Amino acid sequence: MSRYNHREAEPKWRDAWARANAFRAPAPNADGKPKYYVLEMFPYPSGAIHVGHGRNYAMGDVVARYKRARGFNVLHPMGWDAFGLPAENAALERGADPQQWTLTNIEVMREQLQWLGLSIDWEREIATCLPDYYKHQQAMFLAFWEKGLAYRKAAKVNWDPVDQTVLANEQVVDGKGWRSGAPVETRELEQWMFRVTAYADDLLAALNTLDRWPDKVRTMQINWIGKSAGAKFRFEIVGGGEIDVFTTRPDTLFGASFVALAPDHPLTRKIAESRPEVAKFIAEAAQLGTSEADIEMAEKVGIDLGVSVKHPFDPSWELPVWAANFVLSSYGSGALFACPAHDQRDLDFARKYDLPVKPVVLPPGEDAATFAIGKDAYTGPGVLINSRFLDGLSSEAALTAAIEELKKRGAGEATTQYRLRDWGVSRQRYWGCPIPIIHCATCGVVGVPKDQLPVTLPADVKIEGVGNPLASHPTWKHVSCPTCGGKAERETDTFDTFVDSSWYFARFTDAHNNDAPFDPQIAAAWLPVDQYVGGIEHAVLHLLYSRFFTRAMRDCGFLPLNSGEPFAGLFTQGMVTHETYKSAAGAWLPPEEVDVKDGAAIETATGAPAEIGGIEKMSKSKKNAVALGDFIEEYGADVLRWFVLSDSPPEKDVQWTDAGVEGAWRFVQRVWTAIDDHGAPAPQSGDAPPPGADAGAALALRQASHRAVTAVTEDIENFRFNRAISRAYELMNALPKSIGDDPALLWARGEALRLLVQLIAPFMPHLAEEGWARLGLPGLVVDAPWPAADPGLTQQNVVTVPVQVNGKRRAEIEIPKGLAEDKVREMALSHDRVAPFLDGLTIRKVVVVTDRIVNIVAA
RNA sequence: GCGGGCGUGGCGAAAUUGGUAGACGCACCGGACUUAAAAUCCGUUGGACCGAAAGGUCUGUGCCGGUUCAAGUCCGGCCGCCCGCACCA
Repeated sequence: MSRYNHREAEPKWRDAWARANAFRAPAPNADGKPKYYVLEMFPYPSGAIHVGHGRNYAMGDVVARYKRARGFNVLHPMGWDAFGLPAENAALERGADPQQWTLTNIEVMREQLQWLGLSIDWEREIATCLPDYYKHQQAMFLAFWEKGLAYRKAAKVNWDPVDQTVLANEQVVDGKGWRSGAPVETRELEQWMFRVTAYADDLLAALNTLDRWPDKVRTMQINWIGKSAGAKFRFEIVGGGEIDVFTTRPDTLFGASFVALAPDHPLTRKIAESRPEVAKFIAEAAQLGTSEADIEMAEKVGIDLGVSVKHPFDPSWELPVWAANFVLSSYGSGALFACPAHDQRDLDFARKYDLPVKPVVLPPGEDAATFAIGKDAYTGPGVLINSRFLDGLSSEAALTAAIEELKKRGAGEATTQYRLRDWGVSRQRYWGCPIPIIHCATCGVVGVPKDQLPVTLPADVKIEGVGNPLASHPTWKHVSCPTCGGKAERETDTFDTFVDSSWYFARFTDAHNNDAPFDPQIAAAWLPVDQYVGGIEHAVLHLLYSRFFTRAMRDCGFLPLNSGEPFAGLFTQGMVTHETYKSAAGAWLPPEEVDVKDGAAIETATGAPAEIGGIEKMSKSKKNAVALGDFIEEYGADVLRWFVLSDSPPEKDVQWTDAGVEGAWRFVQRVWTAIDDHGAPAPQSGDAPPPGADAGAALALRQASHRAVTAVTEDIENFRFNRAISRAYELMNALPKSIGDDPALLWARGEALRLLVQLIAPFMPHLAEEGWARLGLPGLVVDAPWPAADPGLTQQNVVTVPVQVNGKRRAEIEIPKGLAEDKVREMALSHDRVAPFLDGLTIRKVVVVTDRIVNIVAA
């Protein structure tokens, strides 16, 4: 008897796959095989890889290996999201060169990822920080610019004071920078923007077509895009000028009480020039935080600006104009008309400043004579009152009529407003893709000509943590204007790294194309990605930007992909979590320096007591990550892959525990021992079973094996890896302990082991190959087609049916499948365990559900 | 506040979508092997009760109610937890 040695077996089989070029994806649609593109969100090369990362890739790899066995031409690539702040931080902290630091990390991480035995086509590896990747990005940007999908404007931006750069709206979380956690400030800067809003409607509507995306993610995108239908119209200012407003409730226009402007609305600012108290108000409003708590606590305050506007339906009716801190300059036109009776926020404000509250919508069942607004605004539908020509109309009809009237008077029109805003992509950073633009005093903003791309980063920069190293570089930015030849300066901003990751999935389809981002036909043949796997944290950011990018690439002629959808199927996986530990002094302790016994922890080295903290996502900062390399050395990649996919459903977090790992380890050994003990070649697929295999224990085992095939197949198809794994345990448990000298049973066990090996192969590919070879089967399991269950063996011809009396189970009967109802009824009623419960009762009804259950209702 | 999800043994979880609740794993306990331990293998394990045992009875999926022959699953109302968005006019 031998023991399974992963240290020998795992590298051996990885070599075998490499020699066989097993994972090389040929041209799409080659060999007449349908294509299948599996992709896991590519990693940032931080340098450290821990077991938590493994789960994401293990899931994708199960799908890739399974689809491959099912006869698909599978594309499963890997690359590096290699630009970003940590490289600059490393430069700052220990003088590392960002490029060297990044490339070294990639080397280390690639090797570690390869230890996992992933079925990756490494020939397609890309790194976004290399010019042969980003030069195409620069070319695409220029095409977007030409098409009007990229533009430059002075915009108020979210400024992260710690990272010293601009953040996109999507990167501001609770008013804080998503990475630094610092409160975001507002600054006005010249910015490059991507016109995401050009596709707002399509980005929203097409979500309906993404039926293999989690509803949660679609909902988040719907909310983020935030479509509201309504009207925009103008108020004429008494004494000249206009104020534009957007409203979803034009039906309540006769309930208007005042107009409110954002503190930084142009008119507010203009008035502030002559009125210091308004200027003071603006300054105070600007100080207000934007975090959840701040908004919750902040009182609604305003100031009367001392101007009036004319009501659009009655020029003789004047409304006061206020500036109010709850009006957002970034939504609509930064101004609104307030109808306190039917909007809670307007009501609070009106009560505070004693402004009129006039109800114009009568709720059903209320009397117009007595209806009044107290502390709560009425926001529901009803019948219009106090509204002149709208009186008596339903809210719905009044809305249409009000818009008609606005149109007729030339004051406004129906419109759709989106919460979604354009994507600001300029970052004041060194380690990013340079924006290929030259600023010339004479010619203005000029694109770098295509034949001069790429614009590469200078290697000799000083990174000091203040400002943009590109801007302070002595020579890099000084160039001559490509148009007039005069003195000019390069744009020193670089792209948000989310730009890099918005098209990498397309680059993988044609990763070595030097002339274009990718061949349009090849990319369109592989795309969309059939199965994308990644974290829920990208539900809005990366996934929305990528959807924008594929549309922009399509409309600029790069990618003939009609739908514009990059990812047909999306799966958002849960994290791997682990207990955290702290020393008495409060420092985080890595798990390998802590011993836990009976719920108490001590530091291994010193024996000092340690504190057991919360269960958190594995991370460097909390030191609760289990290093991948150490783990694989001790247990092997298969144990890791098996463990992270077992027990918890893949969309949920899984907690890393040593005990759980032991369970996976034990299973590996059990499988190996069973195969090793078998000691005979296994029958191949299609071999005829020997006589006697159609009865008794041999038949039972064959049925168990084939049912396992059906079940595991279904589970993998439906992303239920934890259940697929439990099926493997069941099959393992079904193997007979001893088979005596029964040749039929020997044959059935060989078949069971062969099928077991095939079923676990997507999860534990190394062990599967080792078992395949030990069972004397030809070739590699990785090249074997997925097993098909014999329907004759998966069909049950005898079923066990429970018999209930008044809903309580009293007996079981074994019946041939599909037995006629009256026969079943007879058997149930005459069952000797059922009769006592019917004693003295009258049978009212007997419910027979074929092959399922019998329920006798008696009283 | 708005939107979405969830609540099942000591723990992670299953449950053919209305049909035997707790598959499978972990942990625990008992047993075998061993001088002993580790490893391995076998077995028990939702709770309460009856029984010497075989076995049996009752009860049980956050709480209250409803629909149904039948509810973890459907409906109504609570309670609790998690996630997303949030002064969006």
